[in-house]
Amino acid sequence: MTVDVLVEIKAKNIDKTFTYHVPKQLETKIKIGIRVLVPFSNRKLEGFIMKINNNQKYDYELKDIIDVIDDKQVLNDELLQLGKYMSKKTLSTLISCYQTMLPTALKAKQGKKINKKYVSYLILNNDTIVKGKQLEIVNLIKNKGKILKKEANLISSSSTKTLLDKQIIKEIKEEVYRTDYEDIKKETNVVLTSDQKKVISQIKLDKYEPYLLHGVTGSGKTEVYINIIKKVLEQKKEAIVLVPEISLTPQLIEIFKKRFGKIVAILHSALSDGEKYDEWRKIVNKEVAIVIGARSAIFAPFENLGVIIIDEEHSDNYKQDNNPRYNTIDMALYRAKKNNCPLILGSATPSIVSYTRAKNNIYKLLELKKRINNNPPLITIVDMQKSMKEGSRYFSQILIDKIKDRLLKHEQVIILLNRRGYTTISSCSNCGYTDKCPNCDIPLVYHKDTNKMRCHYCGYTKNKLTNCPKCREKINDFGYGTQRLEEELYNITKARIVRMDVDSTSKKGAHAKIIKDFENGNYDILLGTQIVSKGLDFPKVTLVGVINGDASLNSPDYRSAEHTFELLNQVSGRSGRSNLLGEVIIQTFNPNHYSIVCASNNDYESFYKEELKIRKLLKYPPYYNLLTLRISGKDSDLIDKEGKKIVSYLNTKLKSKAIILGPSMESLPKLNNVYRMQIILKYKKTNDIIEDVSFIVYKYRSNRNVNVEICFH
DNA sequence: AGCACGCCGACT
DNA sequence: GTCGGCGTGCTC
Repeated sequence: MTVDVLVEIKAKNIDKTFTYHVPKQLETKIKIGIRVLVPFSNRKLEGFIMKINNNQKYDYELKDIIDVIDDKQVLNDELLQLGKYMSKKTLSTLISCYQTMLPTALKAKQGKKINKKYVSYLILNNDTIVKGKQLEIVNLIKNKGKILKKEANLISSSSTKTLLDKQIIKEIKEEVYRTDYEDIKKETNVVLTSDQKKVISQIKLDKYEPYLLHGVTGSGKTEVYINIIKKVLEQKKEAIVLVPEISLTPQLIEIFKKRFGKIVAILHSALSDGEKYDEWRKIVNKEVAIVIGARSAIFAPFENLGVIIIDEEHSDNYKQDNNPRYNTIDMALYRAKKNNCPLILGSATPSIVSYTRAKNNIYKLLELKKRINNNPPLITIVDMQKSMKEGSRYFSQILIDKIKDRLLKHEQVIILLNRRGYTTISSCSNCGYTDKCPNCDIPLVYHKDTNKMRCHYCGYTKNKLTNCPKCREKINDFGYGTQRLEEELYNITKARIVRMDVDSTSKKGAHAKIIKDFENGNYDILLGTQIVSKGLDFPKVTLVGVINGDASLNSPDYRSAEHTFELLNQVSGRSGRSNLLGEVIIQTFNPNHYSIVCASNNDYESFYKEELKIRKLLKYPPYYNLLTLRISGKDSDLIDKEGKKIVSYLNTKLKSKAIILGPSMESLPKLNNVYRMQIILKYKKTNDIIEDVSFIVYKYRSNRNVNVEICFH
């Protein structure tokens, strides 16, 4: 017997199977999709079995497999196929696709051993007569059958040891899940609105069909999901629910645990490798039927999927930003088709591309146009140019008045400023020198809590400069972030403020604690970055203030207007979610920009129409497809030269089929000491360009100084 | 990815 | 003469 093995090295030129001979004593353990240990040149590697062969001849000598690692399949048939699809779709190596699909514990990677967790119990071994503490322990075991070793040690650890030594009792180990939580399921009777009922009735189970559920914030999309999942469970099928990492809040998790109890597995980045492994095993062992998680949960190894739900489908989090750059929606479409089940894409602000697909009947459009409380928030735009003239740098007078009003009424406020840190630029007003990151060449941000300058891309930190290293003049600080705003807000209001951003939520459980504390009314104001904009549900919040509403408009991305509309719409949705009327104040320097005006009218349709005009004019999606080739390397002259070479090659091959732009510096030209340039291709048909683009990637596959990555948008 | 092989420059 | 720089090629 021989097997074809895909080994753990993710270099393009090794991304093929190698054939090994299976020693007789291992033959019974061989299965497709398990990991094996194999000799490879002069080292040992792990790899996946892709194929089993019998009686085949080879014109080279085969090596023997060293060992078999798994007894159960790690990659089932569907995941094996999905990986191949992903590899083709992203032009990444097959092995890197399989690795990203699996939790760390199951990757083919040496030195990454993550073990199952065991708990020790004590049981009775023979009935010898004992006295005192020993008797107490023995009686407890007799009563309960088995007890935790911890329990016995609590009575007396020396007696426990004696009993064990005398073999009167015996220790047994049982496998446990690190993520074993209490069952908090409660029967809840939620009355559905007629809109919700209508949407639910339109979704057909047992049939492949992608749906786009466009429902305004607060329209009760979650309840639609829950009802569909209930139906799926009745059919003894399983459900995957995806949310962006940022909205995978304790609040959302609790809703699902309350409604479904123990059959829910949770997969998110805050879990340890061991915890992720345990959640994965619950799925494989068929102990759960629902997975709720961030993008990689799309790879949950269910075998009888009844529905896939992607909430906030417009979120950029669904595209992985390193290799393999897969789009979760592509993977979901593939799995839904294979499992012959519906895919539900939900959003209050669908991406322009998804909404266009719905208009073209590629997705079936479902709509929830009204809030459940039928009480949309009142949104006001404040022109900060005017406010600045009146002397308000941070908060306009109208926002201050409204905050004070809420404090008096004991209602709560959310303030959004999409920038963290204290001040955002430190530079010399004499010579213009700016304190920048040596690795990334972008301005460092001052953090007052740690009294350090920090790079928001690579994490580099250093002490603050007081004087310019060039001309010795004093360094001044410009711009402001959440830390500074918190101080200002406190000075004005003296309110109880809690700040929520990456800096205040990095410790495990900190995020959940802030949310819980705010929910319990321990704070009046929640101030933070976009982390406060999604998925949160606080009934007492009746005012949302957006400090720099146009911040995302200035980003050099063709989707900046889309992002601005999304953010404003999402955060507005946090206001007035129960029976109290909600208000929103948007402070901006661009009060007439269509993304801000449309957001203030909660008018998606108008925004969509405006945005389409611009996309058409500038030849962006959905009119054209877009891909970027990222050329990166440590030598900036070299990548510039190679970039130009690639462009001239593409021009000779694709002039009539694509618009080729570049090479140009990326918006972050230097990241972690690597220089980055990009070439942009706008094209109509992927088939027209894929061959020539693949050729470029293939050509540079083993170049050590120039790295070429491909990124589809 | 690693690691051996191999071909040129500067040193005890 | 040799030590060691890193370009190239190979891994069942």
